[in-house]
Formats: sequence, structure tokens, C-alpha cells
Amino acid sequence: MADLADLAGVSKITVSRALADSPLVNIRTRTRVQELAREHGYKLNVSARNLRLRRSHTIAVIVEMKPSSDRTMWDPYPLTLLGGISQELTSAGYSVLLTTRQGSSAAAVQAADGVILLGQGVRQDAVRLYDKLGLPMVVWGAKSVGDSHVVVGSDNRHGGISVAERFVSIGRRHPVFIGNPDHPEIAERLHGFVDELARHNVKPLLMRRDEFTLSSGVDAVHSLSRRKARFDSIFACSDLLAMGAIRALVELGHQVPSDVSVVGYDDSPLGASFLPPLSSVRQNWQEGGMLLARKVLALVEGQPAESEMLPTTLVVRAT
Amino acid sequence: MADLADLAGVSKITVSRALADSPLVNIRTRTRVQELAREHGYKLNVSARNLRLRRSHTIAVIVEMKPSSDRTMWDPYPLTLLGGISQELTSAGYSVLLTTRQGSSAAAVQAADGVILLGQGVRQDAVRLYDKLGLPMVVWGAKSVGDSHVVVGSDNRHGGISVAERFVSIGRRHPVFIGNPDHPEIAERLHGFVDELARHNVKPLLMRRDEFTLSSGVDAVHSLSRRKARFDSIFACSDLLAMGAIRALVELGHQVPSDVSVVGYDDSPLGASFLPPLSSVRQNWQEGGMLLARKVLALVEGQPAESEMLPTTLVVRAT
DNA sequence: GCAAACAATGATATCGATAACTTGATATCG
DNA sequence: CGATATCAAGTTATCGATATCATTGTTTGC
Repeated sequence: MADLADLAGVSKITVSRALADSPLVNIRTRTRVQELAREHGYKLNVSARNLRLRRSHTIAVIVEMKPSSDRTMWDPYPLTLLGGISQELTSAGYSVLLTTRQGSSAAAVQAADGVILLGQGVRQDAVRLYDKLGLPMVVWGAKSVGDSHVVVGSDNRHGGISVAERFVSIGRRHPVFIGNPDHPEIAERLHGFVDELARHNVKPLLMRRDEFTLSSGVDAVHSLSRRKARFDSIFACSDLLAMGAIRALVELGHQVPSDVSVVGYDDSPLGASFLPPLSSVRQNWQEGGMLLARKVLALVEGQPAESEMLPTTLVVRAT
Repeated sequence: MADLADLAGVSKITVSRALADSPLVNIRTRTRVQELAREHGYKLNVSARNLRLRRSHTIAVIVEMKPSSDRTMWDPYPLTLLGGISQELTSAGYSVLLTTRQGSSAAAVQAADGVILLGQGVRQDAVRLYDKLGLPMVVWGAKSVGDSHVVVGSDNRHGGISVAERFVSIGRRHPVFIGNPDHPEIAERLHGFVDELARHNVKPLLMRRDEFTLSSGVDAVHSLSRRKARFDSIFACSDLLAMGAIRALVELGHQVPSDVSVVGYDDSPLGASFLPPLSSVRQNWQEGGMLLARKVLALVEGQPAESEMLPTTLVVRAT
């Protein structure tokens, strides 16, 4: 920057101001400096700027990304959220520091101005871990009472309710829930589902399955059939589970949806083009990501931010 | 750090050295300082360190992430690569700056020590754009002659060859290729496929399809059938395309694999649990990500790095 | 017993930008 | 016409760490 200053015949500070497009600098000097900078391929040193401003203009996004067959690997979920986040942050001049929850890369995270946590972890453990950093933090997931941090998520409870309403309205009396209620989000879905059914004196069967995979869905239905359970509808906590369930039902000679109704969750493109096209609860991830980003930015700039739940809608297709 | 120095009764520089575990500092002072730092929750200022060291310990990873129905959104592809990259980088003390190719977030990228580019762009445009930054760069994709930068990818040509060999060996004479050869990687697959078939005097039919979606696969087969093309085998450039193709074939009354053999690409978990289980060309993304990371790091540290292609294997299942 | 080697620590300058304050020149007003 | 605003640019200090060179005491070797 000093070199540029010499070239332009002004002082460093004027260059700094000119490049920041500050009105403190005469418009002619300003453009002259900017052009010189472009010609000579001048690149601002971001570290120096960060040091002086005590801001890194960076938000750490922490993703649970296990190299397993768990959902995070190949559901649209994380990427779509990330897309929304990244879109909103870059347009605000921030960048995304991607961190996976494995080694303690805390050193890097603490340089960020704020934290977005995708997935609370099975028992809020992730939340507690990163809360210690003392940075503005926004979490994607379910809101539980007494949370100190801001939570953005979709209205899982309402998702569960809407499926229950649907099942009741088409006369189903023996519903099954497939999923892992250790995840706070899933627990919410289950509660909504159970509560709404209870209003109609229906009690669902809980098939606990930890994985969100297709084969896990297949397995759940086989297990139901083995123990001769009576059921006429299935609410699965992901589209993959639902697709697995349908496959198993078909194999066992059941008709979908005449014998058994099935509803999935996430409304993934894959589910929509499944045969038969899957009914599913839709949540808007893109929007969710953008909201997450806006909330952290608000916190970073010292403004208040409230937790918020995005609406969910039941998309009824052929199952 | 100055405060810590006062607390410990030493100078700043000794604290700095102690925290870096430098042998220049007496082992007792060193541990004393480290303990004080822990007690008082001291956090190193990363920006200051970066400024002084002229290193950000950050690698920019640039992903093409369009909010469309394009493959990148819900194939396992980017996330698995990212997983490998992130794993390798964090364990080397680097962090990942995630950038999507949309707004020119060049300001942030230029702070990185190196760049990993996922996807060359349809006509190498992305490569050229980021080459200008003058940073060490490694690209995931296909190697074309005269590339100045390091390319890591899987051996797409061999992938194509292995499918051709398979088709020939089971007596197929009328193969179809479905995909978009504008992507350099896809072009390689096509060339390998065509060349190997040519050695047996077989000429495949090219069904150009730009999208990598399931419905695109359905559509390709419908189109083949409409124009009454004669074919007995299909090589689709992604598992989704292959699954779409199979669905269309079944709808049209063809038997898979007795009438028509189908092979996909990527060996995704989804394909493996498809009905019938999909034959597919496997490439190891996790490994690819790690390799990308290792190569940039080598470049960043001034060591040479060569382009490298990972092996692919044809996994024959039921199609 | 004294020079040389070594170990432990410190003083200072530096990385590259920007905030806060200051200076000088010109414009505006009663 | 002098006092004050306004504008444009410059001076200096600062963000928090670390490299370089300097200093002090201690040990070793002949």
C-alpha cells in the first residue's frame, strides 16, 4: 500500500480510504488510486486488515460430517443449507470457514466473528462445546426450553401434526413412526405426531431406527412384519427411510397406498421421482440457510436476534 | 499476550515461544506459561499471527453449487470430496475457506494460502478465472494436455474402458452412452468407452443429456424408444441417470439385464440399494479429497506436485 | 583461570492496514 | 474582513503476534 501511495503521490492513508471508496477522498484522487491499484494488480492484505479491525469477516460453519452411511453424507440437507448460508454471507461481504466436527480445529474457529452450527448433536453436546468460545452462535435444529443461544429450524412439531392429521382424515387407525428420537428435531416430529393422534384416541407404534438409510427403512418394515404388528400407515423421518419402507412393503405383498399409507420427510427430489412418487413433509432449506446467516450477522453486529421456526408443509403425492 | 507475560513475570516473546513449545525456552517456564494460558482462557489472535507469518493457514475450496436440480446438489460427490479435503487439511493445521462460484468473493479467496477447485467448469472457465490469483492451485477433474496446474481426478478414461470391456465380454453389440461430454471428465469416459469398443468394431450411440438427474435418464430412454433405436446396453454417466434409464426400460417392458444391460457411474449407496442393485463404476472420493489436500499443501510449502489420477473399478451387480 | 560455547531471556523492529487526531487550504457568512 | 465551516490530505499510534539480534549468566575445555 505504501508503494501505491508513492506511485499516486499521496499518503498511505489516502490510498486506504480511496480503496474503501470513502467520501473523505476527492473523487478524482479516488478513482486515480483505484485505477493504479488495478493496473499494478494490488491485493489488499486481509490479515492486516482483520488485525486492525478486530474482525475477520468470517463465519465458522460447523457441520457434522461423518464418513459413514449416515444421512449427512448424501441427503440434500447439508449442501442446501450451506448453499443458502453461503449465498447470504458472501453477499454481505463475509466468508464461510467450513469446519467438520472431528479434530478440535478450535484454533481456526475462534478466529471467526460468529458460529453457525448445523446439527445440535445427539444430546446437545456440540452446542455446549462451541458455546464456550463465547462467539455469537446460531444453531440449526430444534428449540428446547432454556436454550441460551439462537435456534433456527423448521417447525418439526407442526410437520408431525400435519402427518397425523392426514392419517386420521383418511381413516388410518394404526400408524407407525420410524426414526431416531434422540435427535431433538426428530423428537419434535414424534411429539407433534403423537399429540395430534392422541386427540383422536390413536396411539402410534414407535419403530426406533438410528440410521436414516434406505436399508434401515427396509429393515424396520421387515421387523414389523416379523412380529406380526398391525399397521396401516407409516410416518418415516426421512425420504430414504420411507422409500426403504415402501420397498419392503411391496416385497411383502402390501399395496401402497391402499393397504398402507407412507409419508416421508424432507421432500427430496429423489422422493418426488420415486415410484410411486412419495408423499413427504417439505422444509425449505435454502431459506433456512439464509435465515441462519442473517441471524448470526445480526448478532455479530450487536443487534438482537430471536429464534425462529420455518413453516413446513405436507406434500401429498401417491403414497 | 502482554498480560500473560506480566502474570508469568517474563517477556511477551518468551510467552510466544512457550506457547509454540519452542525448545529455546526452559521446560519449566514453558509449562508454567502454558498452564497460566489455560487457566486464564488465553486465546491466540489468529489475524496477528497470520499477518506476521504471512500465512493464513487456510485453503480456499471453490465449489460449483448452483441452486438448481443439477447433480452437485444432491449427489454424494461434493460432500465426500469435501470430507476428505477437510479431514486432511485440519490434521495438518489448516482450515477450509468454502467459496461458491457466484459473487466474486475474490477478496476472501486471495487471503488463502492455496486454492482447491472442485469442478473445472464446463469449458475450463473456472480454472482460468482462479489461475489469475497466482496462488498454488489444485483442480479436481480431468487432465487435459497443456494444463499448467495440478489436476487430481479419477481415471475416467479407464472407467469408460472397463464398461466397454464388460459390454463386449457379455456379447453386447449396440451400446448407448448417456451424458454430457462438455464436462471434461465425462468426455474422458466417453473416449475410453468409444476407443475400447472400436477395437471390437462396435460403435456406440451417444445420447447427449445435460442434466444428471433421474428424470433426465427416463427421458433419454423414452427418446431412444421413440426413434426406434436398436440398443442392448446403456452406459450412463451417473447412478441417477442409470436409475432413471432402468425405470423407463421397465415401463417400456424391457427386462434388465437380460434385454438391456445398464451400468452407472459413482457407485453411490443409493444405486447399490436400488432394485435391481445397480452395476456402477466406483471412484474413491474420500481418497481423492485427501489427495487434493496433500497436493496443495505440498505446493504451498514450495515442494513440487504432480497431477495424479485415481484408479476406478467396475462393480458388477445385477444390471 | 580465561576464552569459548551454550542456555535462557529480552529489546526492538516489523508484518500491512486503519482510526483518531491534526493540518492546511478554500468557501461561506454576518 | 475576520471568524468559522467545509474539504482534502497527512501524522502518528495501534491492532497482536514473531524474527532478528543482543544480552546475561553458566558451563566447558585446555
